Amino acid sequence: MKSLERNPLSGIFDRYIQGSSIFKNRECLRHDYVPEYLPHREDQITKLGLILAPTLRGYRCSNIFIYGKPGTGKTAVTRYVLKHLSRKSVEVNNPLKVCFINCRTVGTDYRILTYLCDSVGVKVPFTGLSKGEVFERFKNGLKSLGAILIIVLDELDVLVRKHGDDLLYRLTRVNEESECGKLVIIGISNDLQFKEYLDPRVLSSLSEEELVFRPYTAEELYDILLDRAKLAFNPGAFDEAALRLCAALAASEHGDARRALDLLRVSAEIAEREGATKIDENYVRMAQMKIEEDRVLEVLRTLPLHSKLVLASIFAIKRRGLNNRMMTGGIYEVYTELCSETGLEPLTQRRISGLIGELDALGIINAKVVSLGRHGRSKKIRLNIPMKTLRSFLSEDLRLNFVLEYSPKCLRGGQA
DNA sequence: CCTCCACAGGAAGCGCAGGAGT
DNA sequence: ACTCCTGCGCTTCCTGTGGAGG
Repeated sequence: MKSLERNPLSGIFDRYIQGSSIFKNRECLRHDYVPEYLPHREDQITKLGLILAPTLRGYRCSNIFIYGKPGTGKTAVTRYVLKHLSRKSVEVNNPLKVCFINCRTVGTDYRILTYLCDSVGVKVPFTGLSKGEVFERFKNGLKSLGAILIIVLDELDVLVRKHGDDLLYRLTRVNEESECGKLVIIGISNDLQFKEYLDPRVLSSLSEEELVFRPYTAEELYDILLDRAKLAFNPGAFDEAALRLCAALAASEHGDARRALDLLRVSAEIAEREGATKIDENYVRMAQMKIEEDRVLEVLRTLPLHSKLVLASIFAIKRRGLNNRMMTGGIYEVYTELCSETGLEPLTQRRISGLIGELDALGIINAKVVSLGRHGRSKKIRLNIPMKTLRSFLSEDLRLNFVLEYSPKCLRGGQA
């Protein structure tokens, strides 16, 4: 009995089951949630609606190319318009099909083709057929479908950069080849320069119509957050100042609505975990730090091993306060020692110099070339992320966590 | 004023992995 | 199964350089 009461989980679960004092509906803050109303995107919604409207009478409309920075509502607006369009098409009994594909998650030409086949009711094996064969089956499926198919290719720039515009070229030509098939392509891209990668024929066909999404201002972000907050939280669980801060922080980062919603969601989660009943500015600041730390940790985790060792060396030097050793040479010395400690073959100093440059470009460190006269030229290194973050990163890596307590021989007896 | 340190950073080339074409 | 090609990570070799100390 006693052990049951002491169970550390029981309190957490009980509180959860009793219901949150903050959240009413968490789903409303997710990225893929499409609300009933999208503030400050009326223009884009109207334009997209006008372009797509002919499909309701069975006519093919122009292909559309949509671009804008991340979190500017491209995907949300597209989903919103297509949702209403599909509904209407059922009403007027002029069915159309929609196939929504995110090129980042779907990844390859072949897998996109299987999705397309699926949407016209053709089953294809997930492997074994040539791309050409699958494409033929898709065209036949489209022909026998007899309806308009709207394909949305989200994050199209990712696909083209990885696999070229071959598939896109063939898709844009479907309408010219077969009279029966009616295909509308909506391409969405985060990257404005991506157009330069495209074959001019593909580009002209794809961007028969273009839609640009500019970043949201802080005011607009606030309106978006307010709408969502009313849906997601219980009355009185948030105040205006907290929302304004979320909006301002996200606006300073190219007006990213996704970022603003993340901030709000994480603030709420922290507040809830701390047993608070209201989200205030403090929680927003904590959320910003948490998001930033998570982002940095994610970058650190994906670094190549030797870059991690360089960072571990920087950690070891900084921990001992030996700022005068924070140069390429000093770091290289510690690095080679850590290598022999781990049983690794060290890379050359030239290469490490390059890796330091890469860490600088990533913003993890700050490397500045300085001249020390008689003592030559070198790069002065400054750590650009909190020591705490670096420490927790090192502690989770089994090969590197010994560095936390390690005192390099080459630094011993060294003056501060 | 000149020297010379301790690197920076460019150029070339090597071995390897993965993809495309046959 | 094979060749060829390309990109990547790395090494080797190299020339260039700002300024403290002679």
